[in-house]
Amino acid sequence: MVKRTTYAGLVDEQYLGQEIDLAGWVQKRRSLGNLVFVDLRDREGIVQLVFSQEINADALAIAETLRSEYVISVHGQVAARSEQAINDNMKTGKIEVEVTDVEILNKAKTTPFEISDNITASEDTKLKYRYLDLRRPEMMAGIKTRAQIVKSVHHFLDDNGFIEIETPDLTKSTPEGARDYLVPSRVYPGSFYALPQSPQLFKELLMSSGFDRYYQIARCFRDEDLRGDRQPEFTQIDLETSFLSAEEIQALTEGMIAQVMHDEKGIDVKLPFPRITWNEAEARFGSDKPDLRFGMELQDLSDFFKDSAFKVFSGAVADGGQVKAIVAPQAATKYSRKQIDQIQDYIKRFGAKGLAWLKVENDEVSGPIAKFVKEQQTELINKLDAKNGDLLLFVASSKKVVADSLGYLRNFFAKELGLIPENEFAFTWVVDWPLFEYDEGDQRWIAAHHPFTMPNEEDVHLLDTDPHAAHAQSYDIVLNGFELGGGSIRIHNREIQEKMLKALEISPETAQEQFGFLLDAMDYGFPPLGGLALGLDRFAMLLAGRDNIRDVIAFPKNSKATEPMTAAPSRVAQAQLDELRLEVEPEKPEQA
RNA sequence: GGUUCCAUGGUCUAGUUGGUUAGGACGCCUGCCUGUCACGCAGGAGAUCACGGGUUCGAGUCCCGUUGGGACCGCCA
Repeated sequence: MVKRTTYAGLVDEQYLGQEIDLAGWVQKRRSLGNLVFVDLRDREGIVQLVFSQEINADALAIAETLRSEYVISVHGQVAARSEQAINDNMKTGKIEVEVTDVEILNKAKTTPFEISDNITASEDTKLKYRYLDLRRPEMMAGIKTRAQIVKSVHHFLDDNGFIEIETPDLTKSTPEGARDYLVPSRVYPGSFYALPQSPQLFKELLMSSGFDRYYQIARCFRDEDLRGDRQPEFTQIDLETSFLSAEEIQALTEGMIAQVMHDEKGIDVKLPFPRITWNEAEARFGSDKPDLRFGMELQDLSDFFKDSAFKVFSGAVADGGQVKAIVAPQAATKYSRKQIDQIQDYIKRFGAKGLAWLKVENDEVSGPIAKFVKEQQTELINKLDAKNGDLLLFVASSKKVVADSLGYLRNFFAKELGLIPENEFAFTWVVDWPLFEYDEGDQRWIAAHHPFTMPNEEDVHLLDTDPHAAHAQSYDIVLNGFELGGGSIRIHNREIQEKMLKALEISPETAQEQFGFLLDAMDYGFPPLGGLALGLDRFAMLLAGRDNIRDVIAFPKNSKATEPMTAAPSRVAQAQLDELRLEVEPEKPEQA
């Protein structure tokens, strides 16, 4: 049995003179001949071990054979380091452990990459040896941050009367929303369970049962392509309440976030968080998840340019579009024409035809479109509050294209110009969303949030006349430009729900087939309800200061949705397929 | 589904107009070293240049394809 007094990373001056036992991994051996230093690492940090002839010759002999990542246990005495030997870069740098007894618990081959925070191994290699990658302190820190968030959330929600309830992972496929992960049923060949995209319907039913306040740290599954902030399986802090208004749910959420920020970061955030409407977010920031850590807001110049000789501008306005601009401070000399052309090419993917720009120098504008604005240049500079040295960027197009393009450029230049303050957490609510949005691909209207979202009270009548103009009682919580979570007041009235489904062109038969159980529940005393789900992975990522949610998930998938370590997904035995009565088609030959 | 970039010892990478003994750093191994902490010094091992084909007298380098990976767009109620 391995004895252990404390963690290596926790040994400090209070242990001075004491004999202690430690266990962990060899981070580094530094041999000076008959004096050997070993950095011992465990989950809490690193402490320096000393081996010498004077301390113990047997231990010294073993120390000479130690290699990186060997697992060892040691017994020794905590000693103060001499003045010159103190290492201020280490938490445990004032002391060291004079080892009298060491045991090698296991040896280690040379690892594929160094267990260190400043490594450069490829993502692929690191994922293949995930268990080694997780040994690195910064990786361990991300996972710990996540655990701390969960702990605070449990604590807060329990204090506020929430009941934790699990909902099924094997459930029913629904046609709306993301692609489902399907699980074949052995008992009913040809039938499939779906893994939940979220526990949405179940938590509403729990409100029908009268649990009043539910929560769950819920795993969700969506079979869509991955991104840095998207994994096929992810975790939501999912909650639902009865009899509360949107404002009350938001206040609860703020309290929960404040608790997390206090516990994990030691930051007392200012409540309430600002609220901006969806319209305002799109207009001012070109985004439904605006990063409020910096300014550089979009400025509307449609009126200013509606009679401009520059037809690209005046034409866009005449066609019902907009001309908007952002001011990139002191960027005029930092970008060549070629670089701006590259940026222009990039925003073409949002549908922008081009990017117009001007440089402000000596209170005058210069650049390709300068001749069109010369007469109005002073007025323009004043209107945009631009300074000498600023770069003005204009996009003229439809409202959506202008918002998408300039919203992207706003983030791009803020990052490039270093305008984003570090260690700042800017939360905001985005409220008053449209109830529907148009799906260009499928050529139909879909629910902007989900089909169970309650319209604004004053918009309920629009469901009969002009449903697509209605706005919703839904709200997103945004942190530093990331959608952290979202929720809504749900429809609890069958009539309104049926109108909603009709507006979505879901037939009563389909509706009954897909979620008849929810509609039926509405007939049996369904309470007013609403809730919210918060992305745990993104929250942990942002609090841990990482830029990929993989870093706060112990065993994530790579960007191709596979897991290099276990090599999942994989083929299965024919017998397994036979049992499920499944047949896999051979790959189709390429179409000529 | 689309666009784009990448692939060279264990790791990260250099490699020119096509001719190199394929170079470096870290890591690894051996030896020396009693105050190191990015230890130092001396020596050493380690490469199917992702895979397949083509052009060429000659390919790490050029061309085509395949595979694997990264980023972005679509997608993600």
